[in-house]
Amino acid sequence: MGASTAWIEQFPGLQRLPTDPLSLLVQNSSIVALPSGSRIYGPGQSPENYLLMLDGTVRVQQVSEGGREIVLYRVSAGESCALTTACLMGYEDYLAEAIAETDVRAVAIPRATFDDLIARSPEFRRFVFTAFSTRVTNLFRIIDEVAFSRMDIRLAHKLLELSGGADSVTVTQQQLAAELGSAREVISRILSEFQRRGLVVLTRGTITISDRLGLEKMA
Amino acid sequence: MGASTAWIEQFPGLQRLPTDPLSLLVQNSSIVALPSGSRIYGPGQSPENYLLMLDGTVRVQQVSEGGREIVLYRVSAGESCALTTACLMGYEDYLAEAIAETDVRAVAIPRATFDDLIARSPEFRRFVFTAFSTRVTNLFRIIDEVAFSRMDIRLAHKLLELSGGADSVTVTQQQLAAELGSAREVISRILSEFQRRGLVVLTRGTITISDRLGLEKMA
DNA sequence: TCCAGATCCGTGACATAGTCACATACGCGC
DNA sequence: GCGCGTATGTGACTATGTCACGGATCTGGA
Repeated sequence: MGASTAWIEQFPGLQRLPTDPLSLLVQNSSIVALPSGSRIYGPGQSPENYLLMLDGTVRVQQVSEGGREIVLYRVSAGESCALTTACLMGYEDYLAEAIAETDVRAVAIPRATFDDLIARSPEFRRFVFTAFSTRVTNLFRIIDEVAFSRMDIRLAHKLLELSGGADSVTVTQQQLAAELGSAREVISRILSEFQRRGLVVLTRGTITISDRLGLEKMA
Repeated sequence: MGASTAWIEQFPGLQRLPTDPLSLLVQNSSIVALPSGSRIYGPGQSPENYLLMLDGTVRVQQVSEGGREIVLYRVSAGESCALTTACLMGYEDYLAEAIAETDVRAVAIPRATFDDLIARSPEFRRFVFTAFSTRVTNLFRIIDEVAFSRMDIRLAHKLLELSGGADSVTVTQQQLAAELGSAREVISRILSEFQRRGLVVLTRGTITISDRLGLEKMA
């Protein structure tokens, strides 16, 4: 059980908590650390804590029988794991899995405390539900893209997203395929075409964006 | 504002509500009726009520720019509209739209009352969150199917689901395409192949299942 | 340094799915 | 029975996914 409230500052939605629920939160939660690569939740595991991410990122993805993968969303510092929330709240199990992409630190709030906070604090409700709503909205977008969008457009999007403004992205084509729920060969061909058109330069393990404007126009 | 509590019996999860939140719920909610075909929510409309379905079914779907559609889920009698819930709770707008497939009666609970109930009643929380969890789980399944499943398998599934045990389904191929987020021509070809294999018999506007076992084996 | 294994990438051949354009068939109202 | 609107069938082409390779690049020792 932690006593420091310093981490609260990373969560704007929690700043306005009155002292009563705030102390409840601080007293009953603990800070956990997980190494990069650990599996935080997976099929059949019922999550026992509501997590607030302090550091690092967690990737939530689904894996098909055939071994193909698709990334559903990421949870970064300052966010909460809404999928966990869903399952905590509904007391159901996961279908997807959550993997730490980096070393991770998070605040873990046990079920009972979570429920208590929901009951007592309108601010906490709002914080949780807003996060939830954002995730669901995002799931809708993913369904829309997977069902109706061309792969080259989606790939262009993803490259721009992953680059975050930098001029090169360190990622394998296999990883890109997993991001988009596609196959490596497909990504390879589309990237080759991008390169032919002068949009990117390909090297083993990294993609350099040589015409950001062109990529953006496509997306 | 209704006073009758009779409708409560349609919702097993609400039966154990203590009298305090129960009377709050009954006093502040109203029963609404909507004709078949009405659009209950759509992009840009912020829902103002949490709905509990008494009669009929509502289809929640997404429409792409190109006009293609995909059904996300249905809300039937005895269930609540979780998408509405998400947006109510998070105070965000819809991306998808909800259409009454039949005449519909529902209990409408205003935002403020909803929030109040969440705060006061562990049973109500559990009811809402369980419903929510079920929907999210289903969205995951849809993403998995759209991204990784063969269309013939999905179509076989859908036919069995829509038949509900009956030996024929009244649905156009265009409607089936919208269910699955595919194109009519694709559905037409797969159904022709099903017919060639003796699984179904096709007539204008209806599909008769002639080999249910065969369909199930495929799915 | 050089080799061996692991990983990453490219590609041809084919299967499945979506798009476009049009033809045809069916059912209902007159 | 005749139109007319809707539903369905089909060919040709493009886009995406699968399978089976082979070649390229990296990395860690011998």
